[in-house]
Amino acid sequence: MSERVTIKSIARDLGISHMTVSRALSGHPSVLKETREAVQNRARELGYVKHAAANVMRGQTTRIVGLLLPNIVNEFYARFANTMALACEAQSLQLIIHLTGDEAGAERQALARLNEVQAQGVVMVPVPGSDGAMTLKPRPMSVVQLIRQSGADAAPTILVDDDQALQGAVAHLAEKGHRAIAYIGADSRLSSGQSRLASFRAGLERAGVAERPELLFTGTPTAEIGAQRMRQVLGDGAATALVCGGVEISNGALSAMMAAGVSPTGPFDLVGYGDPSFYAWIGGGLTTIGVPVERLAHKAVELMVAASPPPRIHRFEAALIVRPGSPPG
Amino acid sequence: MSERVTIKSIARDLGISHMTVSRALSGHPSVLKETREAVQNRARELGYVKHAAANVMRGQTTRIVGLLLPNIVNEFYARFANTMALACEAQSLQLIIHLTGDEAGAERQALARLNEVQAQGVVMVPVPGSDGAMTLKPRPMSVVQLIRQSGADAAPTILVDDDQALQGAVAHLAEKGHRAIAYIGADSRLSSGQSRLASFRAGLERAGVAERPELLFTGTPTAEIGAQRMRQVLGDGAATALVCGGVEISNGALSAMMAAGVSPTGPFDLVGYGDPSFYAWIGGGLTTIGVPVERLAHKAVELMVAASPPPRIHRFEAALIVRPGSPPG
DNA sequence: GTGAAAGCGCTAACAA
DNA sequence: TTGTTAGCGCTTTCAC
Repeated sequence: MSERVTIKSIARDLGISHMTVSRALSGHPSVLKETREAVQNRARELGYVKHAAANVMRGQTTRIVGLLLPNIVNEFYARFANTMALACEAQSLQLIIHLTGDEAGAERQALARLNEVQAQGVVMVPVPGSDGAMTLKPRPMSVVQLIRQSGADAAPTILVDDDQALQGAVAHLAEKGHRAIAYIGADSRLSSGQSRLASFRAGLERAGVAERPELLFTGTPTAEIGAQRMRQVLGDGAATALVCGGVEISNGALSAMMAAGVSPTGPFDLVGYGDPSFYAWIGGGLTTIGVPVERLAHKAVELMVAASPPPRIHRFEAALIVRPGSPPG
Repeated sequence: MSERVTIKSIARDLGISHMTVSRALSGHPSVLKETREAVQNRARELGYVKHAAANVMRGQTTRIVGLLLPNIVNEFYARFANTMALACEAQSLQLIIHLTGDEAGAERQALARLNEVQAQGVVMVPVPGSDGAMTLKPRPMSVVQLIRQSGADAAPTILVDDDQALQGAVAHLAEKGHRAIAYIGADSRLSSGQSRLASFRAGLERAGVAERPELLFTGTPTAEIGAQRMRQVLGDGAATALVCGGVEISNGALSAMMAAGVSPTGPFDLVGYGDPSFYAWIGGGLTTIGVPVERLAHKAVELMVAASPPPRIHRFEAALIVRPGSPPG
């Protein structure tokens, strides 16, 4: 265990002032070329690494940003994180990922920790029912909200505009002859829960399909809820098709169908939400609502690094992806 | 934009010494209860957040750890990251994720950045052909290598013991009558590339199936290579089954099959590597080599936070997961 | 071209 | 119980 290598230790080693070392290492012009080279060589030999904390203390901004997600297993979030990580890498930002599990306490703590390390900004999927970043009294961090809009918060927000896609999903199912179409989505604590349900109903009306209140399910947007409601729907057999209103719910519903041995593209038609790669491979291709994840991620980074982004809402349009499904047989 | 709230500003505000504030906030016993409460209240009102960098400067260790992955879209890595993030959260560690894209430059830079922020440790999937953490001359970080063993590095390493599973995969295919079994895996730059190929060949020999050198493919362990080789295999039609030797290759090979409209569970049998949830749903269930991701992740965190873990190799056994596939018909 | 001093926020050690 | 001092690693400012 050798001592930590600092500019002072290098200076001592070379018998010069630590300031000369500092200047030499940061490429300051007024340093004798030979001095500079001597310093740089010695630094390399000794394995000097700049102490980021020291710079932070001097008021310099960190190159750290945060990302708060419910989880990172769902391919939607995984792809978002992947794109964002690459975008950060490109800007030499370091990305700290906190998983909230959609739990308010975890969210609060994650924000606190990011504040402590003086993170430059944070992109977050707000936990349902939380006040979001409002809990950050002194907000040195710039906050970008993703997917969901939380409370009265005045942070820029990136939303998915899925109204047309959801209505299209209903129209698509109606065209295929379905008249008993179920829906599983987030409940009204989430702005997206409200709007998606509204879009679904609008779709029913536009398609001339009667609304069946007993086939409308809302709850917390988790895979478990998705699976549970789907089992219910399959169990009582009243519905012949189903539309999902969220990426977690979609995966949950799908897994419940597969577990029950029911094809999601068979006579019972499922329309998923989000477009993980494997949806294309399930039973001849699952029809789903595609979300432009990569574009969301780039916009998120762009907003986060912006000096002081106005608290605007940025919408990205989702699109219905119709797939053939099982060949009729 | 108000001034930054520090213990000194609170002290000024209350007309006391900043040390008293420090003690009050950190729960030091010898502070008058009323003083402490006054300080804590004021701190809360003002929105004080501790400055992590200041503590780091004083030699305190950061609560930051790093994770280096090729990507985070592959469900294997995503699940690893998810589990590790939760484990870190539980130990109030912050997790910085760097994606290397299996590129040496990115790896080097990521390690450098983690060093700069004084990360406590790092879990990394070494880039093929790199010297791994050897480039870290002064290693204040504890390093844990994952999945692959890199160079002559003396860091603890977590490996998957897939010998039996791979041999089992070949035996399984042989039992189904296959005599022309192809293999796609990583090349010999990777220790795992070598050992998996060896296991595959041992499996052939044990099953009494002749080895066909022209059906053995190795390359960089990416989805692209997997897809490309798979197209080749399907194109020339010499093989009737294929075993994958890596999670990326497996996904790539699968996507190429699906794109070609060939069922991976049909007459041509694919054995995958890794067990993302959807493998169970593809064509009646894809037979694959299951890896205990969650256990790997927990071990990784355990080793990383350990004082000075011996550079041991920790092996976790993979298991062949046989699935029915399409019903014969 | 080089050096000395000061200060970022915090706490250990000593002083009162 | 409370206060003062010093120093962690670094760069900006001013002197030489």
